[in-house]
Amino acid sequence: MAKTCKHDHTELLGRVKGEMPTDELLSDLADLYKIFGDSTRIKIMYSLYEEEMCVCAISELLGMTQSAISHQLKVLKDAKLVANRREGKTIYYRLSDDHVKTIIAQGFDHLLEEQE
Amino acid sequence: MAKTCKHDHTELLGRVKGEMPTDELLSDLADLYKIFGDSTRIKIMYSLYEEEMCVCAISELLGMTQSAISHQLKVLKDAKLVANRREGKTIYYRLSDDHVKTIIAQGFDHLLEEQE
DNA sequence: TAAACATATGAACAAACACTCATGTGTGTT
DNA sequence: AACACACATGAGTGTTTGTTCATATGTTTA
Repeated sequence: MAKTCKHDHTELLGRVKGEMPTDELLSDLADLYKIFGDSTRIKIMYSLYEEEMCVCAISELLGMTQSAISHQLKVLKDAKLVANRREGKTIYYRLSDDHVKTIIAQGFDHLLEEQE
Repeated sequence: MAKTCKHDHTELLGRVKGEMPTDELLSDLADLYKIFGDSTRIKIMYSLYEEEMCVCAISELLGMTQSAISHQLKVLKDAKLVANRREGKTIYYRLSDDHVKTIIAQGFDHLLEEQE
């Protein structure tokens, strides 16, 4: 995109560009947060905060179809935010990482502090 | 949604429900992360990480139209993630909160740790 | 006051996305 | 082997969303 104003930003842009991570890393970051940016997925992750659960338990807890939950679990698993194990016919999901908890907690901090 | 399986989850669901925040709070959390879930907005926030910038500087830095940047700045401002001040014809934006930095940093931690 | 400049904003459009429905896969039971 | 159960998955659909284009708003300068 060409310049859209008459300002001279060369100095500023040089400085800021030096500090910026690559486009790819910033896109990966956006993709990560995109996954947290859906209430169904947030609820699923929060459900697994303390203990593992099977798919039907999650769908019963959230009042949503098993299919909808499975689709979202796939998204979460592809992003390696949850992991699962099979026990007979049942598949149990769990958070794959303590980072997930940290990220959720961080978001809550921001929300709660804002309310004052 | 009715039960979709034959398991008895009453005990588990009772426990987990007790720990879950309200739907509204979880939706707010998702909405917050949704804003971080776009690479343009992430880049804007990262641009403002160290110092304030005017709209045209951001659009030049990111190689995007002024209009696109302005639209995203509005989203960020509505969410109170950035603030601005006017100086003549120019409007300077800045991060409104150190939480933004913390959240971005947290995400990077997760990404970088994952790569090993 | 008219023109130039920096930014904001509404409408339109294409792409991304979350859910539903139907069906497929893998496991245990009879 | 046939069936039931728990879950996964592909296609289809309505909604959300990010960008563009045209234009409006607010500020400075001539």
